[in-house]
Order: sequence, then structure tokens, then C-alpha cells
Amino acid sequence: MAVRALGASRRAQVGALRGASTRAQVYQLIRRAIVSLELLPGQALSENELAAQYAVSRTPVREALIRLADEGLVEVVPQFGTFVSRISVQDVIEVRFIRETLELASLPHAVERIGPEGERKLRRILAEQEDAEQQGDLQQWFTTDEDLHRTLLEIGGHPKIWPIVSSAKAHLDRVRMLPMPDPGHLQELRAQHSAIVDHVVAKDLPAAEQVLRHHLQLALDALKPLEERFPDYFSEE
Amino acid sequence: MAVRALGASRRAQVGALRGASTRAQVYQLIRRAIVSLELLPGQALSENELAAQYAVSRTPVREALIRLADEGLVEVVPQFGTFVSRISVQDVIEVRFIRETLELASLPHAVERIGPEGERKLRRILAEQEDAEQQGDLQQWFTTDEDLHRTLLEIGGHPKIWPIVSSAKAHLDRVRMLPMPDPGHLQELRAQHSAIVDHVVAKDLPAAEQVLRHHLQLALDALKPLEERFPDYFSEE
DNA sequence: CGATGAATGCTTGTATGCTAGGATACCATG
DNA sequence: CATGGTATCCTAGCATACAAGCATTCATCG
Repeated sequence: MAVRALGASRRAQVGALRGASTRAQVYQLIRRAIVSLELLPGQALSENELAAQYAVSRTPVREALIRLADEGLVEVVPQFGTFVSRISVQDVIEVRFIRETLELASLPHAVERIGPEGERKLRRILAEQEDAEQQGDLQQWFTTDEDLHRTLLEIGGHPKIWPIVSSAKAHLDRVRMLPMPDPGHLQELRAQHSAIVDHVVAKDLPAAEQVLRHHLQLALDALKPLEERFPDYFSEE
Repeated sequence: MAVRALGASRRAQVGALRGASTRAQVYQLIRRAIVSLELLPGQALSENELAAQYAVSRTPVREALIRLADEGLVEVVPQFGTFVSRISVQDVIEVRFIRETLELASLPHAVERIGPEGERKLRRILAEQEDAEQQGDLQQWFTTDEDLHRTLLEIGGHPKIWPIVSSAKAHLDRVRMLPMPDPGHLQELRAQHSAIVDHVVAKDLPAAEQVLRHHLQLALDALKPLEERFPDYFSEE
């Protein structure tokens, strides 16, 4: 009763993701809420509450939470509660290392295999990113950022690497959402993207490697101050 | 009724894994059955049958299947059925690349950080592996193999890499189970392990890298003939 | 005889009731 | 007043009932 009544407003959101199962929809919604820091690290989640919010039963919510627990985005304590995971600094560092390693390893293949089609694709993504930047659309900016890195992997002939990087980088994404970075920062990141693409197209591997390495390092430099500023969002460990 | 009656025999198996939740137990059992090829690629699974076998309800079985689907070990077709995934050659190649890349990237750190304690640990695992080899205990052999690679990553200061490699390498493991390799093959692999440990201890990075690279390459060499011999176990893609 | 369609039995997806256990607040007792 | 026990409310885990969809099969009609 209360369930259906409360959920009516959210029904539209769910409907926007139709085509997939309810579980998949709920999973996406909760995941986005966590990564976008709408749901804060450490916050308690209730299967019942979530079910009410999304106007579904506990089952799909529960199944979505299981998947999120596998990704490390939530922690389930039996008979006690479910909580949004705090950000582990160690995890962030390690994920960055993994990502850097895999993307660098793929880069030589990308340089080798890049053709006119790949270049068009990359240029188009860069253009989209510039648009997003000028319109101040952060969400869209991050989306194009993902597109770029994924496309580079695909051009390198390693499409399966992305899902691994993607699921591992959830914590990284939350860090990225923290400071609502100033436009200047975004501009710098995009300039680096542009440089990487140029180097890859020009088949200048060492230069591309150097920029990519520096590019992924930036997220880490911002970590320490953020940890001091938002201590509640990080785990002690 | 029929459920509980049938399940009585399996109850002992489940009990052996007590301490974790039922869902986790069922997950482990099904996963092992898939990786060990007890459940064959392409085979249809039924939530009801599995629930009956393990003497539990559909719920924990279903939740375990969701997790296995995320790992790519099963494929769920809504309102139709759940199937053990066929082995994707592309996946196997890519996973090997990922694994090789990450382990190689960690190796310099391992060489740098290795100490007496780490060496003892590695030597002990090698000894266990030799035991397993002489007793012909394949399962134990693979377990020690995992121990060795994981320990190398831990010594390198990258413990979080293992879960990623581990979940990604499920397909690889199934390939490894296919030919029931002759003891000579095992012996060769173990000799390489031993060589890697020696080189790491001696802090001879290039030598260690070369052996590790060759070591992980072997699984790939065996792929083609296996694909021809067991075409039903591989996906077309 | 062939083709079409309805019925049936399977599947997974969702909803809901029930169980076991922990945390807390309150009341009784020393 | 302090302290301990108990009752209650919360949680997630599990079992079960119901709903929806696909595939096959069998019967009926052309």
C-alpha cells in the first residue's frame, strides 16, 4: 500500500530504462545514485525503503544489492543492514595502477591498428566532450570520458578489458565526483585526451604513453586533500 | 517434499561449507562444478533442479546464478532458461593478456620487496605443489598454482589485483581442465614456477619476466587443438 | 494429408510471508 | 541510582506462491 503510493513518483524513472528487467533497472538506478554521491558513503540502505522508493518488491532490490556488493559498492551485514561502502584509498590507488597498466599495454596495439575510421570516432568523441564542457554538463563529460578510454581499448583490439576496468573503477568514479572540479581542470584533462589521440594517430607511442600515464596520475594527486576534507567518506583501513 | 527428499544426499556437501550463507555455499558449489567441467558448456541449468539437488529453495540458487552470470560463467535467457556459458576463444586470449600484463607489471615490485618471509612462503607453496603432483591430485595442484600467483601479487604489494584476475580467469580454468594434462606437462609447469621464484629471489627481473611470459603462453598453445577436439564446448563468435 | 492454432508444460521474474538474529529502549530489581 | 534482563522493532536470509512468456505438442479444420 504505502509501497505503491510512495513509489508512484519514481515509476517514471524506472520506466525510462524499460527494455531491461526490473532488477537491471533498479541496479542501474542505485549504482548511479552511489557513484554520483547522491547516496553517501557509510549511509545505511534498507531493502524495504528502496523497494518502496522504486515501487517494486524487495526481490529485485535485493538482487541488485547482491550485484552491487560483488562490485564492492555496498556492504551487506547479515541480519543487520546494508551500507554504502566507504571509499578505500588503497583500492583507489590499486585500481588506478590496474587501469594504467592495462591501458598502457593496449596502447601499442592501438597505435599499430589505428585507421581512418578509428580516428574519426575518436575525434567525434573529443568534439562531444568539448560540447559537454562548454555546456557545463558534468555527467555528459564523464560519459564521453568513458567513451574515449573504451574506444582506445577497442581500437587496440582488447574490448574485453573495458568491463573489467569499468567495474573496478567504481571507487575511482566517486572520488572524481567529489570536488565538482573547476572548468579549468576539465579543460586540462580534455587537452590531454586530445594530445593522446594526436599521438596515437601520429603513431608516436612514447609520447602517447607519457601523456596517458600523466593523465591517469592526476586523479591520484587530488586524493590526499579530498581525504582530509571528506574524512567520513573514506574508510580507515 | 520431493525437494527435501532428493536433497538429503547433497546436504552433506553444503554442510561442509558452513559458516557462509547458503547463497554463498550454493554459488561455490555451482562454480566449482562449472569450472571442473562437471557441468558442461552449453548445458541447460534449471533453478528448480539445482534447488532440489542442494536441498534449498530457488531463492539462494537464483541469487547464486545472478552472480555467476555477472562473471560470465552462465547465461540467463529470460523466460527460457539458464545455460552454462560456452568457452569463448576470444575471451581466453584476452584474459591471458590481461593476466600476463598485470602480473608482469607487479613483478618488478615483487622483486624489489621480496624478503626472507616471502621466500619461505613461495618455497612452501612449491613444495606443496610437488606433493600434489606426485600424488596425482589435480585439484590440489591447481589450488597451489593459484596460491603461487596470488602470493606473488601480494609480495608485489598489489593484493587487489588477484580478485580481478581470478574472476576473469574462469574461462581459462575450464580450458585447463580439458585435456587432463599428462604428468609431464604438470612437471614442466612446476619447473617454470620454480624458476620464476628463483629469479625473483635473485632479483633477476628480466629472467623472471621471460619465464612468466612463456609460462602463461603455454595455456594458449594448447587452445587450438582443444577447440578442434571439443567444438561443442566453444562458442562460435 | 497438411497446416494452423490453442492448450499445456516448461522456464525465469516478481511479490510476499516467515524465520532468525542483533540493537535498543524500557522496566524491574538489587 | 545503577544495573541487568526482557520485550520489541529492526534487519537480511530463505521459502513459497503467483505472474508472464516462450516452445513444443496435439488436436482440429481446411
